[in-house]
Amino acid sequence: MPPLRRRRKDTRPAELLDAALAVFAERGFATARMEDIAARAGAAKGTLYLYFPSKEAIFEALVRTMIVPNLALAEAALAEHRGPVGPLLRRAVPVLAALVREGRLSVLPRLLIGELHKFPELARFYKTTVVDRALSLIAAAHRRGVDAGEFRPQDSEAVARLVVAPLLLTAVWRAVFARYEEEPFDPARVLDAHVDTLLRGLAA
Amino acid sequence: MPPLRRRRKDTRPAELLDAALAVFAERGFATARMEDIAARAGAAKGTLYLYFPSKEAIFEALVRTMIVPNLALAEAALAEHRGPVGPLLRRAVPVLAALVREGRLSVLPRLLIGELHKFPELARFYKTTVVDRALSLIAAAHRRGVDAGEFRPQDSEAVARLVVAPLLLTAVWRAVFARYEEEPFDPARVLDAHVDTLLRGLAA
Amino acid sequence: MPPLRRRRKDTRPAELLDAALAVFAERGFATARMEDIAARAGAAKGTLYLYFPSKEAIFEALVRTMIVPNLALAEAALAEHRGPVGPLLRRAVPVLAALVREGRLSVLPRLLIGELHKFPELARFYKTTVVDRALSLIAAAHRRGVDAGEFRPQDSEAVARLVVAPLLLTAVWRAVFARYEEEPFDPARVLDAHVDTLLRGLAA
Amino acid sequence: MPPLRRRRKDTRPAELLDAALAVFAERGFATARMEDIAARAGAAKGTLYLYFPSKEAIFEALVRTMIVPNLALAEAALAEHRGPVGPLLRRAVPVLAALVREGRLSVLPRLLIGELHKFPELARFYKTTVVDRALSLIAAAHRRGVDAGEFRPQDSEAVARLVVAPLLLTAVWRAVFARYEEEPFDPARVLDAHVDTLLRGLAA
DNA sequence: TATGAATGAGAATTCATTCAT
DNA sequence: AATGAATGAATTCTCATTCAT
Repeated sequence: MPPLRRRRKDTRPAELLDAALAVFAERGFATARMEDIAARAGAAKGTLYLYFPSKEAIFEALVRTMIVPNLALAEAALAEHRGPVGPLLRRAVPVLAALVREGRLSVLPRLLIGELHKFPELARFYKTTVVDRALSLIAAAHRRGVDAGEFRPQDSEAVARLVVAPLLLTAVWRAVFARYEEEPFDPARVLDAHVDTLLRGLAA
Repeated sequence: MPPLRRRRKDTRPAELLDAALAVFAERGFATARMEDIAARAGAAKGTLYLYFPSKEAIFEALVRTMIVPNLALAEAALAEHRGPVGPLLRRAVPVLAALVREGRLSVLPRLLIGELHKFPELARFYKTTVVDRALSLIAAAHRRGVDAGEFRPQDSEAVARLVVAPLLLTAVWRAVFARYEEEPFDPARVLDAHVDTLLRGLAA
Repeated sequence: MPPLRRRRKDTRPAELLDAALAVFAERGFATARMEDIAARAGAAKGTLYLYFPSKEAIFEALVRTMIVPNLALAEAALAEHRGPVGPLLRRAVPVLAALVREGRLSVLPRLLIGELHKFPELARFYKTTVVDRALSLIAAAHRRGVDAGEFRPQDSEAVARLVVAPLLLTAVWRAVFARYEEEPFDPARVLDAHVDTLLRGLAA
Repeated sequence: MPPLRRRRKDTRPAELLDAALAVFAERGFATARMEDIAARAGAAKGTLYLYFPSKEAIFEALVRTMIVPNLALAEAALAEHRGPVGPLLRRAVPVLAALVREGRLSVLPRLLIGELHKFPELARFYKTTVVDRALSLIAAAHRRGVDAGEFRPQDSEAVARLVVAPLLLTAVWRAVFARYEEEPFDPARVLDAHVDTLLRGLAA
């Protein structure tokens, strides 16, 4: 009894991308088979091509869809915020820790690091639209802190990278090594130490 | 003067691994073709198989060969070191910056992050032999600093990860985004800010 | 004023065949896509299958529909004709030249030559119904001319093929090479020379 | 017991083209499967790609290889010839008849007519290198005959096409309809009638 | 009747690996 | 030891056909 052919033109693309993310996460872009993606989405091979012209296009759509929205949220949060930046950062920790622990998107860094070099267009897009934007956001926050006397003057753009680095490390760890740990190392430990150390290190 | 066969036999594996690193760096593991590796080493396809039983084996040999030696150096340096740890770290910065800038090995993180998940054996080996060992080394150094009153007490294992994180970020940046920058962002800026901020953040 | 459904139903098959001829002419049978045919007819893919059970069936219908009528006209014209055959042939030239130049049907020879071998049934039908019939018609005319002393005695069946050959050549030329000509070669030149030469060659 | 892997880099391409001609003749370009071509040449699928980068390339190589040599022979023959052209033409008949009857190359016209429109480059090449050249050759011969008083003055380029037309018709007939004939129509009948009629038609 | 989303068999192409030389 | 021609499993992508709406 084959599952009924249903018309779902509207929901399909998202379902397919979900499946694609899962399969890419498991096997990497090159090793992932279109058939697997389709199967995981409960569709047939050909259906994929109804919505995306190629495997590359799926990867692109995935990246373009999955991230930008989240970033907008963060941008809005910072724009609204008044007062010292430190507490804001401190409050972000449990959210980020949960994000990394829970999964789904936490495979993206590995995927991007591993595959982006084959997609120059996409890499440029991602750099401009996500990475640069996120770094600017953080640098701006740091500068605000400096101006307010909360932080000592420092190279804000470099600092922005410092803020982000442990998050990257944690996501990568989870994606690459976590499964081989006897007793899993809680990402929160790193993030706590991070905020703690960083705020002291940046303080005026 | 044709290269003597005798001398060739000894150096061949290393030459092949060099070529493999270059090709893997350029195209990733899955996309790299044995023929390319052979060609880059000035050998024929069949020759590869005289030294390595499979493409996977080349990747493994690459990882196993390229890193452990460097790590041993670092371990020795720390073992010999006496006195406060901070200056040691500070002195390491230009070396590391040069390492990242120069290339060669700086593609390895990207390669490992992207491909290690397909080599569980190797991932375990790498985690145990390189990553855990490096982190322990740094954690031990931190602990030494704490004991000496140089640093305030903190979760040393988490701190070890903080120490490493910006290096990872920098290597990844270089491998993934650097080519799309209008004016390249000097890794030294991050590393300087890192040491500066970290030492303050850790200080007693 | 949306086209009435009732009227539509009757004209649809012909519209679809028209579209099919155009697409087959452009891309050949194997390369033509059902979707293209449908699109060119302003219909949806599924609609094609309401009228024709398969792509093959469309090709068959096309061949069966497009030619036989024209042949009947020629047959009638000859049957009615009295007197010497030469002038009749001479009068046919401009008509044929126009037919070739104008297009539409002039792609059929190419299509048939290229694809008929995959349709044995259809090939047999076409041979019997069109080709043999046309050749017999011409052979009969020649025989009539011989009997009337207009032509010298000759193998009439072979002569029939000679009559037709330059038409075939012209149609093929138009379909295959014409688009690469700097200054197009006027088919009428061949047909004029043909009639001129042929009538002398056949004359008693 | 699989046939031994032998090294035959030099003979392989020709063998593969032979096989390709056979398979294209049987099934047409689009329907021919690479696997069939390989199998008919006693090779594996991959071997084809060692010598030709694509199916298209095989077709091209086939056309470029198979014809030009033969044409050169004809050109040479005419260049050497002295005296009236008629007898030369008459002597060519049995050769051409044999060529058509025997096969091999006689499928090429069908193939070319059916598929050339998908290969504009190749079509142009073929037109220039083979067709135009052959037609010029014949036109020149006709002109020579006119100058010598052997033929009456006529549009030589049109005449060239008349000379060729029955050959084309015969080849096409053989490739498309011959298999459906109860009693095969001997191509020689057409060619005999052709030379006979044509020479009278052209005569001064 | 008409639609077009869904299907999946089928074909081209790639490339790690083998092995005769 | 070295070579590179040969192999064929594996994968992407196409498109005729089906069928729920």
